[in-house]
Amino acid sequence: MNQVFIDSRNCASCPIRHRAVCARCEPEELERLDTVKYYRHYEPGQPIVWAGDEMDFVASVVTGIATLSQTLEDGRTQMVGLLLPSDFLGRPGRKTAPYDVTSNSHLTLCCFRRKPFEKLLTESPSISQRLLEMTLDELDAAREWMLILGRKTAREKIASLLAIIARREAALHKRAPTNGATFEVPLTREAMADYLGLTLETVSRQISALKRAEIIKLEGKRLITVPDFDALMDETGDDADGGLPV
Amino acid sequence: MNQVFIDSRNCASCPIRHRAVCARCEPEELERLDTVKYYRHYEPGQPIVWAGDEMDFVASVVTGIATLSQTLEDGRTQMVGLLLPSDFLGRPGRKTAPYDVTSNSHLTLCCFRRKPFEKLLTESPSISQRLLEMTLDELDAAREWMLILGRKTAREKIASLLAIIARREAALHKRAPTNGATFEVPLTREAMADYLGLTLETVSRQISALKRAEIIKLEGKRLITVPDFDALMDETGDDADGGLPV
DNA sequence: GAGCCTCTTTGATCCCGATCAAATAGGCGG
DNA sequence: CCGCCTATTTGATCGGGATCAAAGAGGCTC
Repeated sequence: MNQVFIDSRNCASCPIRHRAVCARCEPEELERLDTVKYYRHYEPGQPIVWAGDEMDFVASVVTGIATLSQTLEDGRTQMVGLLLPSDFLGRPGRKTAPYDVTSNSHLTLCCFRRKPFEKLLTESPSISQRLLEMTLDELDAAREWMLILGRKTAREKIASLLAIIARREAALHKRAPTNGATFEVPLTREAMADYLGLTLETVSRQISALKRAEIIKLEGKRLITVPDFDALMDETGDDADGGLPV
Repeated sequence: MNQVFIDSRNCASCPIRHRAVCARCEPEELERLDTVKYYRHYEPGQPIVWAGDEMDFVASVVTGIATLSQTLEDGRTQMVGLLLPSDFLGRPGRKTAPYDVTSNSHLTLCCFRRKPFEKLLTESPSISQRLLEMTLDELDAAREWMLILGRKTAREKIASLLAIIARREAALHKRAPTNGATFEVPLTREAMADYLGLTLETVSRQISALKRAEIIKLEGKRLITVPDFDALMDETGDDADGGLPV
């Protein structure tokens, strides 16, 4: 459960300091941000906002995982965003949330009151430029996700998701994915299904199939070991060249 | 084919002036942009860049339609972006294109040399703020698209695509979609299939089905009339509330 | 206007993933 | 340690969209 204790007064010790929206702020800008910021904690499964709700803050994910999802008339749901530590939540200039936002773990948000944050955005290039960069990255991720949703088979979808998680896990420790590395899948089977546009039964079956094929190893439900990362990549269906360098 | 003649020297007469990345520029900024810009024309079906190619420009779509698409190892392709007039092509700060970009019509781009454009971006808040806003809009569109790809039936996908096109068509003329309005689908059946993660046969069958149900009327292959817009919306599967206000 | 493209429609069949159903495995409070 | 609750796995069957196949329908060149 690796609980992290955070000193909300001290940005220098913040675990996402070098990747979040404030990554390029000068000490003086951090001080201004400090006056409009506050921390919030959420339990696993707890709703953060519902689609249509007014949202009076934007935020950075400090620790834990949150998801954005949309629902059709009859209840079918699709996850449309996966927010990991350092990711940004909310849209400056918009009052109401267009998606349901849910905490998927013990979650800590560093919230900024929306109005003053918007004002800061117009005055601080280091924030607005970082936000643009992060938004462009998210757009790239969304497009990779569209390829997964639109054209990949169930097996390829699972392999792709595991590869994405392994990559981000590795990026957090600033290195490339290594063979034999073990990581935790931070999602239930149902959340994986909502991510991939599958049912949870199909997710379970395909994970079992990849285990049988010895592409992955399982310890418990959540811990996954990838003995040969290239073998996993072969299962994603992706073209070896032309892809995102990530 | 409504050919439009554009005076590339005169931004004031530009048809996308009020929506493009330059929408909030002052005359002085337009002059600076003018020194790094040039027009390019493409034929229907002509490639603009291939994934992995170096791209020495970014651009605004002035007239016509371009698509971004990704391809898997075995040739399956998924469209991941649909660029209509005023949309922005390319990413400041990135040299190589991550997607195949193709012209889907007679297309005119207003290109900016990448390096000087990036410099302008750091100096002109009216450009960088507009670009942030446009990127956030594209991210919203990508997420709506993810819901379509992941959870909708073939019939709902077609209805959603037609609704999106009708909405954008109406937005171009600054009004809401009206009953009985006729518009042109600017895509072949194959391009629609690549957009929606379907085969072209399924696209054709579902269009025929919507025609049979009198949700739409067809004139030729491309001209579509929607007698009752609400009836079309009912076919999209979307929840009536909580949606994007567009 | 004949012939040849390409785009589109329609038909027949197949298969992957959804659906329905039930068993298994942990985790946790008492 | 037991029972309950939730998450997951596994099995049987069904159906929507893919695939394979062939027939229209424009639009173009010659």
